[in-house]
Amino acid sequence: MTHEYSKDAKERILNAAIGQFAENGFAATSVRQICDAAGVNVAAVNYYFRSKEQLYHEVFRVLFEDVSAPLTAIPAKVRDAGSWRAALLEWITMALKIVTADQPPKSSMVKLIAYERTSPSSVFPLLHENFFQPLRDSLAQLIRMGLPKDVDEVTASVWEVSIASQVLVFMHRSPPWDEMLIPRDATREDWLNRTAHHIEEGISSRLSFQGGR
Amino acid sequence: MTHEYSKDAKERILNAAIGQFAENGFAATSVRQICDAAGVNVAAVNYYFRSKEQLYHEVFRVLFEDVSAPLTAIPAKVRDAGSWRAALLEWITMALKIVTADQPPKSSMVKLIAYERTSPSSVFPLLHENFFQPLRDSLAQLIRMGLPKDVDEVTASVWEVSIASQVLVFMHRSPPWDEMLIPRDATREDWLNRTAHHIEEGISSRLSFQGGR
DNA sequence: GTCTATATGCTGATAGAC
DNA sequence: GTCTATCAGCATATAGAC
Repeated sequence: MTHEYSKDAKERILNAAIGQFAENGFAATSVRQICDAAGVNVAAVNYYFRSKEQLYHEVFRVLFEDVSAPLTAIPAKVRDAGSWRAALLEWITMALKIVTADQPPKSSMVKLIAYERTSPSSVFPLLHENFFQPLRDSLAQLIRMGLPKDVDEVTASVWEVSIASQVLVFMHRSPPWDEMLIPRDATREDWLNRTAHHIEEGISSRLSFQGGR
Repeated sequence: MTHEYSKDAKERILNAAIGQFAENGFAATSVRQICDAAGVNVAAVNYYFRSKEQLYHEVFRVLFEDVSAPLTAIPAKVRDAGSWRAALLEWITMALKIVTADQPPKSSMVKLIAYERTSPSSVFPLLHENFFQPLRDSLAQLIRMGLPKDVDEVTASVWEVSIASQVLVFMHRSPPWDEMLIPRDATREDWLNRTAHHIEEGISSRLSFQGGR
């Protein structure tokens, strides 16, 4: 059935596009390159997605469905000082796992975010709404629980950015970075646990649970 | 004198290239664009620099001369616990100032590093030697002074990356980022001081001076 | 040293045969 | 739906006039 076959072609293009865009960025990826990787004709991208740019948007639309859900669910779990610290550690660990994912499509997603971080394009609003904003909001909620009620916005922001930065640094994972960021003689799992605990201690050594907001 | 005039043209091209590469990255910047901005003929880039890529290399060679010198000089100043904390704060403040520079050519340099961070090119070794390595080495020296003598490499690495990440996050300063990273209602100077102190406290609240290495 | 004109190749996109 | 052939545009780079 031709209908089945075409759906397959569309999906093959989308998957190939995720890989190619992630590897080289939007500008440095050609339509021909994507079509070769997908095993379809050069005209197929424009037939199915109207343009290279719309395909790029579709890539983001697909990749960012529900990616932030596990993080945004965490603040509601906090009941007391103990669960607050556990929630902090859970948030950091989960965020680190997302950012250091080494299996597609998650690993491709992270590379795409890294490209948009240096040169934001027209997909940035989508990225902001589905990734950065939920990530930051959920972190902000957690941090606020350890800050005095009447704390100023600047202080809160400094805390949020400080923690987020320690997670986001691991988005840059091209070969030279992996060696600089993750010690050679550590197993991936051990490294991740120690990093998560280090970040969490940076918070709880200076803040303590003050109650919900 | 023709000699004087040509030297001027070469320098105008170099300055224009710094600005254009910083604004759009290597791939998205055309030779024509650079020549227009420099007010020279399209053939001038190839005449003076052999190729677009060699011009790009020259840009980095010029920009990174001595950029890390002020940071690498800091560890030698440490004598005791008090001067150690002061040195930490000085290192962080200076690194933050470099990274948040808003006047060319320093601000252009930071944008170029950001591009190379997401897609390392053939200039990366130069960048590593003149920027990342000295930055990290000087930070490592300072951190080691607060860690036990027999500390393992992984722990030391986690500390270094943690601090470096809190500085490097501010490299991303396209319009959407400035708003997210630096609170609207803070003056630049106040914000920088508070951020520097926050990062420094993250260290000295958990480590204390153990003596030189 | 500076210019014009041009070579060569790749890009995204489309028209029209099948 | 899928293909080939082709378009117009822009890229880097260079040869050769001045």
